[in-house]
Amino acid sequence: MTYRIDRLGTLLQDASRRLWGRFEHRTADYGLSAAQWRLMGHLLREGPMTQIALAALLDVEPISVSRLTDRMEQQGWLRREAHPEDRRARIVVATAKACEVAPTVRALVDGLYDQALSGLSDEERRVLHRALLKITENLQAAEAQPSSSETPK
Amino acid sequence: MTYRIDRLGTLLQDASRRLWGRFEHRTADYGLSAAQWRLMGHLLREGPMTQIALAALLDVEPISVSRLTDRMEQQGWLRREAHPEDRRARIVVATAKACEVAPTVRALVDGLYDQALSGLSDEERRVLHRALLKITENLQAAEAQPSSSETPK
DNA sequence: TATTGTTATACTCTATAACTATA
DNA sequence: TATAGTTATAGAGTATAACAATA
Repeated sequence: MTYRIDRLGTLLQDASRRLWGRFEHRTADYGLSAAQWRLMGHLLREGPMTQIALAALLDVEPISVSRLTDRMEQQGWLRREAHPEDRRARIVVATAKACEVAPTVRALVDGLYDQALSGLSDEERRVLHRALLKITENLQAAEAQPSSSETPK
Repeated sequence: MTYRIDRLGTLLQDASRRLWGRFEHRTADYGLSAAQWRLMGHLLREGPMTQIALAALLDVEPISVSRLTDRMEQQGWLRREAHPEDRRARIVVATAKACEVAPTVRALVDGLYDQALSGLSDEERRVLHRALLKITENLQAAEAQPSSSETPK
């Protein structure tokens, strides 16, 4: 374990920003931002759910989901329906408009991933995949259990 | 090349956000944001340079550098000095305050990277490093030469 | 004419705090 | 008391457009 990746933070951010930048550039015609697509992706993948559930998946505060869904609902990408059992809660549902566009966007994303990963072998891709999951997992654990150099409340 | 990483965008963003989030959490006492540290990192690494040069390194618009350096200068992290040859331009220089804190922050970053990469072998780290560089490179090339599915001006 | 950097303005995303309605 | 969601407000980051000063 002597190999420390220099500027890991910059590398990760650059790759992420460029990928999302390309995505946003290509999907500009649809009128959804990257953050909104990210929410929509979870919604299409997991099905209708409450805003609290969405906030957990997106790892943001509920108020942020409130803001995102506000605009998306206005533009007809989703609806907020009453929860059948809990009158406080609302179920967020993707509209037909979203479901129609989804396959096109998914194909676009697939093409973008191919482009991004061009020149990397299957084995390298597997390692990359595993490494990214591991990093997130490690940092998640670090958040749950702060190190001694930090000051837990 | 049959292995396509599912949700590559989400994986990259999650890893990046968590890493920068941890970084910001640990450096909160210094009063610089993640974006400001990113700028400072380039400045310390490459030495004094114009705002245009910084904008190119950070891959943002000059106006964004203007905003960042405004606040950083007010807080005493850098100075904007006159360019000796070009009176339009200004050279951005890190102050002693920044240079003093730098080693501490660098050590903190190294520790954070160790934490993030924990459980990954040297070989896996090398592959990760190469893969991240390759992704950025691929997407950079894509920006320079848009695909047929896009509409170049 | 082109470049460096700014001001004015605006947008998105995100968050804290205080609140309503409901559980 | 706790939870789902909101309003009010604010901040960071980024951007376009118009402009100034200089090359």
